[in-house]
Parts: sequence; C-alpha cells; structure tokens
Amino acid sequence: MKNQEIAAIFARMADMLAILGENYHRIMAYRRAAENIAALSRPLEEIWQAGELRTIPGIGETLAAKIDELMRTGRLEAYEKLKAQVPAGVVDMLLIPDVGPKKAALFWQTLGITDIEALEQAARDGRLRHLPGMGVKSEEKVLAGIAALKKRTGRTPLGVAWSLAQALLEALRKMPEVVQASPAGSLRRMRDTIGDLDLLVASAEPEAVMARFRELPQVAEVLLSGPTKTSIRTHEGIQADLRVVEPARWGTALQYFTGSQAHNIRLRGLALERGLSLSEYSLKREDGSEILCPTEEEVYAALGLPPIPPELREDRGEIEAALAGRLPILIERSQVRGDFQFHTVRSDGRNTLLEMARAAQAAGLEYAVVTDHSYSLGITRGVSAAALRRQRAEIEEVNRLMGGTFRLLAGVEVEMRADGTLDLPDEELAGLELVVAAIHSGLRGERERLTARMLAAIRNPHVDIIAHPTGRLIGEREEADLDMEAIFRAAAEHGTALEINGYTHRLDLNDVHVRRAVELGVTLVISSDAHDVNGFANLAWGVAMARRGWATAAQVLNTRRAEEVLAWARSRTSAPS
DNA sequence: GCCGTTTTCGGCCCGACTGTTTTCAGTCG
Repeated sequence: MKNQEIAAIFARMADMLAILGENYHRIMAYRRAAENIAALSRPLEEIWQAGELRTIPGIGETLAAKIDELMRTGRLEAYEKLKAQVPAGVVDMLLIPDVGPKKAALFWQTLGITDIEALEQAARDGRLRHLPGMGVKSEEKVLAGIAALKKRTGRTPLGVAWSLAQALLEALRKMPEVVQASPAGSLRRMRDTIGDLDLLVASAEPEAVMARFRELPQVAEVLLSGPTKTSIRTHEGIQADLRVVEPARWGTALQYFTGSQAHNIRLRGLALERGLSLSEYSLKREDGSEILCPTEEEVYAALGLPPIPPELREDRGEIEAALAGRLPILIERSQVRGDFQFHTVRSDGRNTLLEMARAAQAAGLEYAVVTDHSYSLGITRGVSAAALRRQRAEIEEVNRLMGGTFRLLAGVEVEMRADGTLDLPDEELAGLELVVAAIHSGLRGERERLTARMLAAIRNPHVDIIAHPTGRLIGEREEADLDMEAIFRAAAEHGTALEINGYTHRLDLNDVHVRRAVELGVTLVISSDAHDVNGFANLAWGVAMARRGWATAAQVLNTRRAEEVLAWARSRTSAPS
C-alpha cells in the first residue's frame, strides 16, 4: 500500500474517533501519524520491510502494528469496525466549513442525518435551529457552508496565489496605519498549493486597518471580522485571512502565523521545557511576565535555535537539525545562473529566440537552454531534425547579438515514445549541447511499463535531464503511477539530472520528491518551462520546491556557469553507460 | 495513541471569533 493511502486511512480514523467523542489526544495521535506518513520521502513499505516503523515520529507500538496489518493483509480491522459504526456521510460533513465533529455527531445522533444532502434539507426545513447550541444563525451557517463546499475549487497553485496575495499586500502597505506587511502561512512556507491566503500586518491601529481591508476592491464577501482577525473571500473565490498585531510583537506573530501547525506545536513544546509559554503575542515566563520579540530571529534564539527558513517549517526534521546545528544552507534564487527549459514560436511558445534571450537576461540569467518540443508530440508544433539544425544557426546568431553577455545553449525537449525510444535519432541528439527528455502522453499507463520507459531514458547517455518526472498537473492530473524510488536510484547511478519544473501548474518534482532525490545524491535542475517572456518568473517557484526539499546550491546545476554545465554534459555523454 | 537525563503514568500548544449563551462550546488555524 502507498504512503498516501495509509495516511488517508489514519486521517479518516481520526475523524471518526472525533465524531465518536474519543479522547482528543488519541485523535491527535492518529492525525499526527497521518501527516508524518504523508510527508515521508521514502515508501512506507520499504521502512516496514526494514522493520523500522517505530523510527517514524508519532508511530508507536499500536500504530506500527496497524501499519503491519495493512501491509500484510491490505485491510485494517479497527478501521472496518469504525466504518461500521460511523456512516461515511457523517464523516463527509466535516468538510463543511463551521461543521466539526461535535455538530456532525449532534445532527447524526439527534436527527438521524447521515449525509450532507439530508443535512441541507433539514436546515432548509428549519429543523436544526432547535437543537442544543444551535440557533437560526447557526442553521444559516450550515447552509452557507454547504454552498461554499459545493463551489470550492480546491487548492490554488503557489504561483497563482502569490500574485493575488501580492496585490492585497500592496494595498495594505499603502494604508497609513500599516507599519509592516508580510505573507504568512503556507504561502510564506512556499507550499506547492495554497488553501487560504494568510496575511500579517503590524499596526498600532488594528481597527482602522480592518475597516480599510474590508473595503478593498478585491473583497467579494467578509466572512468574519474582529479587532485582530478578519477573513474575506476574493472575487476569485479564494479566502484571505488578515491578522494585525502591534509592531513590538511582530516576531512572535509572524512565527506563529507562518506555521506550520506541526512546527509550532514542537516549538511551543521546546518553550515549555524552558519554562516559557509561546503564543503569537509573546513568550511568557511562569511568573506571567512577557518577553516581546519584534523579530522572528529573537523567537528562535530564545528557544536556543538558529533561524529556520520558512520553507523547512513542517516538522520534518528541521527542529532536530537546528538543535544539532545541521540545518542545510538552502539554494537561493540569486544563485540561479541559468534556465534549463523554455519554448519559442518554433514549438508552442509565443516569443522568438531573441525575445526570450533578452527576457532571460532581464531575469538575471547568464544562460538558458533552448528546448522546443521534438516532432512527435502531436498537440504542439514540434521541431524536426532539420528544423533543429536550422535553429542551431539562429542560436548562434542570437548569441552574437547578445554580445557575449548572455548565452543560449542548443537543446531540445525530446519525447520519450511508448516503446522507450526517443523520437529523434542519436546522431541528432549528439549534435546538441543539452538534451531534455520528457513524457507527455500515456501518463495514465500502468506502473511497470511507465517506469521502464523512464528508466530507458535515464540510461540513455545522450539524455542529460528528465523533465517534469511525474507529469502531474495541479488540479487536473495526478502524478503518474511510477516507481520513484527506482527512478531516483537510476538517476543517481547514471548521473542523469532530474528537473524541478517551476511552471505554476506543474511544480514537478514536488518538495517531498526533491527531498528524497537530495538524500540519494541525484543532480537537480530547476526550469522555468517559460512559454513567453514573462515565464522566467517561474524559476522562483522551482527554487521554492528545491528549498522545501532541503536542496543546497551544490546539488542544483543552475548554480554553475554555462561552461561548467557544458563540461558536465560532455562528461556524461562520454562516460560508459 | 505517543512519549520520557524531570516521568513507563500523566501529561499532550494556544488563542480568536461566533453564536448561543448568563460563562461557555465549537470551530478554526
């Protein structure tokens, strides 16, 4: 069984236990286990086979036994029992905003409601308002929540959320009462997808800021608003939460509001060990006196920790690494010298080679690899072998025009065909400076064949880089069913680089995959996959995935100069495979 | 259910907002 499947079972069990009114901490234990399993960079099955389940944080004797049962039999008796007790539709009610385990249980136990449709009908009939703790307003909230659930679009890709947030932050920074404004939450941690936009403001006049915020043109609906916290929904249907704090409390507030929740819980535990209570307002001593932290660094320092980059704050070992003085020095966007995938009008891009070269240089790059699609990819206009040779002359011309300040490298995004071969002959590939290989079709294929197709490309000495390895498209297509562990090991063995594609809807490899690739010593490249002159901005999202995967500059090819990259590619092609 | 150079039992992060309530429960992050 896959990590995500087992994590989902434990998360579902936590929901069912909560509805049954079980001990809160027992429920949390299931949730923590689910989160930690979902975040594992290795297959749980491997850890199970090695008998090392108990090394996973949050997995003790009982849960280890449950995982063992799932791995051996494919089912879990305790889970089956819970499913027999709690109707699935009642668990689904937890998806409704403002409906939690207590209310779901109330509707189920008192009115016999066992799915969302029946709940909606009961609310319309005015049957919820008479329940204990309910009223007319709560009944309306249930209806509004069901409506919101029905039109919910899911999570938003980082790059899309980022620009929406920037617009709100710019508006906030223009307000005279605002001292400082920052993204927080998963946005600041640069998760690949974002639920709500979390924004933090420092101001001595929170009510004035809230009033102005509610009136911004981006606001479609005010969901709740108090003196320190306001939630709105934008016209795009995305929720934004604004918190306002005094400037003197900025550090604790930014730390708290950035999360993740799991990271914060660990930090608060560390604080308690030192006789301190950490909240978004301050560190409080046992005598009630407060330590104010205007900066985040002071919060971490007070707990005996170096500053931890937001991208690492997931409780995936960063606290242990920080305590041991072994935090990685993460790659930064400013260290990126080149780009390894972009397209021009020759395939499905919108700009010419020269326009793209100038845009890449304006984005701070020294070089970029031209990677128009090869011929067989039906959905785009691909380049034939002959067109590729003509493009080579164009590249040289553009390089002359750029006057030595910027360099295009001759490459291609060559298609891996279903039979594992590439759709350009070896002699054509040999004439290129860099070869990027990718799969665009048949991604729903069966695991063994698809993996074999990837491995064949990884072993091909002409192939330098595998583009967007899992093929996922956020919100549209799941990752292909691939043996990623085998792919990482083969890439490490053959020195083939794997791409972190920064295109907003790809972000592929994602953070968890990057982490495993880094552990296994795989060489990585970050690509913008730009299809027009604005596309080089995508490099920032690729860098974000690299950082979330604990990648340092040394492991990412983009930090090397063009000549070093070419030397790397030549050494690969000449090496025996 | 997990976890421990304070404990193998007794803890387990902390606070805002809303709505239903005369002091708090539920939800959310």
